[in-house]
Amino acid sequence: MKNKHITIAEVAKKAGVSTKTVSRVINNEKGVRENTSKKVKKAIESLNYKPNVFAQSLAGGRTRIIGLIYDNPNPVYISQIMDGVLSYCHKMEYAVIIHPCKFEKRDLTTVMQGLIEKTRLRGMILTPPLSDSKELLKMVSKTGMPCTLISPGNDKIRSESIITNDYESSKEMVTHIISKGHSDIALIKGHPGHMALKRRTQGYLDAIKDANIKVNDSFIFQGYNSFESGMECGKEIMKMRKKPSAIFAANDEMASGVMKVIIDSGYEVPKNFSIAGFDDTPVSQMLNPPLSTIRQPLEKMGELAAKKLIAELEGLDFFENQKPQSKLIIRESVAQI
Amino acid sequence: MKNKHITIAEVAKKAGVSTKTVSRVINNEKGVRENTSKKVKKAIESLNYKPNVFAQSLAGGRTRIIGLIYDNPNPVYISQIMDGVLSYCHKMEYAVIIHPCKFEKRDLTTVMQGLIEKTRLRGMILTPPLSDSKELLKMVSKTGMPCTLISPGNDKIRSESIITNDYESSKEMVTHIISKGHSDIALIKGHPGHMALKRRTQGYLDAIKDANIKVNDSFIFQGYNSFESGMECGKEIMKMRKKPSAIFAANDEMASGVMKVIIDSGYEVPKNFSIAGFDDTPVSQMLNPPLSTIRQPLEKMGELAAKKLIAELEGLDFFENQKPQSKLIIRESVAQI
DNA sequence: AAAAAATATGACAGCGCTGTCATATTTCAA
DNA sequence: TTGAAATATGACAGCGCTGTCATATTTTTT
Repeated sequence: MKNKHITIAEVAKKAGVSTKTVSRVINNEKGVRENTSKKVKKAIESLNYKPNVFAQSLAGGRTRIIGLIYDNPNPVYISQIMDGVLSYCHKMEYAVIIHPCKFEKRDLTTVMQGLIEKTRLRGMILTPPLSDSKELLKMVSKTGMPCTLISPGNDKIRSESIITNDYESSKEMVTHIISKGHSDIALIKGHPGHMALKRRTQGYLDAIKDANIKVNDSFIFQGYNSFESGMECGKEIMKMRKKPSAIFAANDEMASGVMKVIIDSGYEVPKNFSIAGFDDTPVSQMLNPPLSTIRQPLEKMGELAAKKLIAELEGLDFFENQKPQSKLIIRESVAQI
Repeated sequence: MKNKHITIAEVAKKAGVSTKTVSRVINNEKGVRENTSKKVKKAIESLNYKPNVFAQSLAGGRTRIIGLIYDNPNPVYISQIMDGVLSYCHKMEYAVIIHPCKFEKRDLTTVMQGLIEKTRLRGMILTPPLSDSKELLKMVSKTGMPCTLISPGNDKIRSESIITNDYESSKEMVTHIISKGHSDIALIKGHPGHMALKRRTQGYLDAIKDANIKVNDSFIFQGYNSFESGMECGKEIMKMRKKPSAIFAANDEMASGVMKVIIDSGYEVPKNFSIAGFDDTPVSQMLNPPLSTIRQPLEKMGELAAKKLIAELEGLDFFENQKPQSKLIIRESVAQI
């Protein structure tokens, strides 16, 4: 079952040109006469020739591989990002190495370094919270490898990152809650290591301030992104004498956690407590009541990340004037007070 | 920033042997004296040499790449399978090409053929429902490419597939429901194209029969795996004069769908209706009440699929006596009648 | 101890492509 | 029309490795 592949030489012969000319056509190099190019393309077509990427990489000294690295336990988040990345890379004939860090025990930086050397990737895409790891970022930049960051917390590296308007949408959501008559609004913050989630905190703070409500620190809880940590916060809220009337969690998991505790405690949502989440994970529509939340354009962000990275690799320009917009999904978990 | 890599020649020189001998050591070929091997390994270590996979592939005529192909909208399912596949492949130094089919419009078989030719993968792993596509399977087997199937519906191809005991667990779940005093148990079947879900149907049927309950065809509904289709079925159930007291859905999404309809209709779960799902997706614990469901060892299955495939590629034996076991997760959605 | 068999090692071509640089062809200016 | 400049094409080496086969070394047999 030895698969005999067509080689560039056979194409060259059929087209009556040199292999180098065929190579030029394949790589869209300039300096090939229209006419010649057409002949070559016809030969390629008729022989169903596919360049051998290994030979290309070996001879050319550079690969068409990028890495998508993540360390995020949320499969829904990653899979959407991944869809965007893969679909663009597929179109551009780039291969993607997917690398979840979860199966690494050793020092992340060391492992990543090994990965870079071994697989010889040309560039990489880092998702949160990796996009916030100073250490990792420093190592990567030392290797000089192009790298695109998705939703890093630090705006200073904005030039090489893809961000969305989560500050604005977060603020918008809190404003929406306020517009429903709430003024005692709790916040469940995200994992402190995920800087991106800090922007959500800021959105909350600013919305409150803009409404001339005094920020009440005892209404701000530290969550850790998980359902369980949402439950923890929920329990604390249930213990308060003066409880908030609405709770905004920095992601849907935590929102579900508090919702569960609230219901288990005998209250109703949204009658006694309004709740809002962030991310629009599938769970949010399945909950009872369905959760008002914010949908991020994750797939688009993945696509942009890939586009930006590949543009850099190929020395192309990357124009993308409109930043991908998150949007409010209003369901039934926030009620008029 | 030209990354100068160590080559096999440098290692050979340092170790005082020929490049071929180094090659032998790298590939664990036999016929290298212990002593020589040690020298070479030391040289490799000290130079931090990493073989160039492109040169290896080109010279050796075969790659270390497998494809993981899916066409499954459920990110949680895929991500767990993927974790297993990636972690094993990573260990074995195989690269994995992840290929979601969703962005293909053209004929799947044609596209897959293109993928195979272009990327030159050595083998592939197909997840459901792809693992049931006769057409695709025929094409793949014609190319002679090794291929491992995850949860195919057809047992005849068991030899090249990884399956779990979903028939048994499904039966077990229904038996559990029966033990709670239910005898009017509805089934929401999975998408007809997903053969694996048919085994779940069979488990339901056999459990009913074993309990000497008459199978009531009007209690069997055709779902399509989605939350929405669960809702559809739920609505139909709500319209029945004689309603079932329990509902078993072939996956959690559909279970959530019927649960939502039930609650929206003013009933309570599990007081008025007991519900069970299948898959133990994250949503099942967030629901109110938390859903009794079945957890499949997806990560393990992914790992086994990779192991089996690579064993075949390398001409190794694949022994795995214990088939990965699904298990019942009993929560609160099924009540004593 | 010499010959035969078994084992270890090396020399070298070549996998399929691209980079470099030389050469051929076309275009343009005078 | 001619020569110079610009453009198109080709010859060929070599990317880093492995396969093949020849040769060297060790082990076993007589």
